Amino acid sequence: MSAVTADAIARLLARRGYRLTGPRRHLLEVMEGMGDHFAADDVLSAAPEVGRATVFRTLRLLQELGVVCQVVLDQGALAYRLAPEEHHHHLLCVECGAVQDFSSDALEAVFEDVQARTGYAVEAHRLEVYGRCPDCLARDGVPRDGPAPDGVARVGGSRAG
Amino acid sequence: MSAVTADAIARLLARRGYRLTGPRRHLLEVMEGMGDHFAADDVLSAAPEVGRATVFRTLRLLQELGVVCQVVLDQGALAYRLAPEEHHHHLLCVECGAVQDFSSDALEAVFEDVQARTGYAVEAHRLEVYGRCPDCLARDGVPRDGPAPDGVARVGGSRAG
DNA sequence: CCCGTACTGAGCCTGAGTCTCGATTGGGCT
DNA sequence: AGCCCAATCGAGACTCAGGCTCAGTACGGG
Repeated sequence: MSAVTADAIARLLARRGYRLTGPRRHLLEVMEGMGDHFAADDVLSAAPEVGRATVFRTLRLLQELGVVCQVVLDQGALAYRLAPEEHHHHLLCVECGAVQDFSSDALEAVFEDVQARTGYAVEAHRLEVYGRCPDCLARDGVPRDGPAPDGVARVGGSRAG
Repeated sequence: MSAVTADAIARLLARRGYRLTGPRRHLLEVMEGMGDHFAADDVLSAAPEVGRATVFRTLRLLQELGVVCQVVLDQGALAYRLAPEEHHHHLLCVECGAVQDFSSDALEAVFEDVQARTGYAVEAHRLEVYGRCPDCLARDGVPRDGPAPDGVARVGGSRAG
């Protein structure tokens, strides 16, 4: 699951004057042992010997380094995920909660268009796609209109995105 | 700013068996009087005569109806915004915090691609784009490497999205 | 071996949002 | 015009995520 070895992370930290300490190493192991995404709370309870503040601090640090990334769940809650090296987006199954990555070159065109039309200098973005994974589709016998996440744009349609 | 009139909202509510009550009407006015986006807390303090629970309940209800939508700020915090009728995405200025909407047809192609490659049935999505608005760019004299939001993909690059 | 800096954990604090429950009200029906 | 009940309201306690402080610990270079 880990896209970055402990060694690489140690170097990443060192380059910025940080240290790869015991607690940090332990937290990384815990995160690798968790599923495709996890809440801060999951880490907290999976590593009770590490202090609360340390967990949050480490999570934030790893985020800065790009080792973990945030995932916006369908209801707007935040979760984390070990990040692959490359730039990517998230594809979430609204039924079983699975998360997987994907990337897309077509997105660049969208940003260029936006930039041209609005005059904004685009610097970053966040794209989360919600749907049903093949497994859930198979299990359910392909439903045509399941409950869609709230506050999130439906594909065909309406508002908000 | 409001894309939907009070009357239309009343009909929207009625159609689902809800009522357009005094507090709801008041909250809508307050929201229209606020900027391009607002936190739940802003509404709370701008409408002290309305109860806490009612504010949150109303916000949730309006979200269901599509009258307001969620905006994911660069750090992952949630804000709200009166939503235009059509499907849209958000463009946020990381400097002044301005939010504006945009839409893009090119995105559909991205979803089709994802669907074909992963087998997911895409149902919804969420796209937030972060950058600097023309005003801030002009004021700053076009800086080349400002602070970028955390935990969010940079355009050129690295990870997380 | 010493020292400074990075780091840690305990505990307290805040902010966001939820839940409960008795009181209130809107509005269709008569 | 008045009734009646479901929808709604507001106060306040509660939960949960996450941040902050601060005194103590642990590296790593000199």
